Amino acid sequence: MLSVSFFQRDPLTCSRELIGCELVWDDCAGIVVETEAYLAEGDEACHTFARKSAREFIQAHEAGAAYIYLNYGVHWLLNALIKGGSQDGFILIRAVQPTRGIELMQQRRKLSAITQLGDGPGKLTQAMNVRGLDHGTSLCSDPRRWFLLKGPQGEVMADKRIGISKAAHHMWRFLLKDSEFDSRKPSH
DNA sequence: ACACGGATACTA
DNA sequence: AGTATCCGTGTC
Repeated sequence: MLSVSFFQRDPLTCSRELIGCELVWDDCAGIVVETEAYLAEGDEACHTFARKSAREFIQAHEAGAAYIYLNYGVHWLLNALIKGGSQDGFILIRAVQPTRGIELMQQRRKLSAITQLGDGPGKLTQAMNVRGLDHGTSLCSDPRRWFLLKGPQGEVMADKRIGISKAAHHMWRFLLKDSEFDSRKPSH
């Protein structure tokens, strides 16, 4: 399992290197195929820019903690806390390729198509049952929830982050090239 | 194209 | 209290 030290480095490096790792969450698991990096300082799209609670979260938690919040009042979104490297930040998990617990994911998503179980940040949390009460729990020490290093699964490419109005030009979205499980095709 | 829906942080 | 904003999804 990825240890705390993995998350104590530069957020952009962590975001890129999480691609190809397997996210294990209780009875379900999937290969991470898409992430986005958010920087705690100087990034207007990061929660720390407007939310006191996000800044306090960084203070109060160790690197590798799960930062989970409700988006648009509908979807839980899963992030990993990056802390203690050159700069702090968050990595948003945007898409996974299901590997374990697929039947459970199909039940929760009310869908059978494997490619649609985790091809979006809100979809994968629904499929894997990631909820608000898991906010703050560690992704480095909980025996049921961790990241597994699996080695390169293909070519990783960078693209602009999705769905944000501020600081939208940064190429801080990382995805597995040509994966059917990405939430969106790259823009160029 | 648009409805859905709640936490957070503002204003007063 | 009320309002603006927000890292999305499903269906119209």
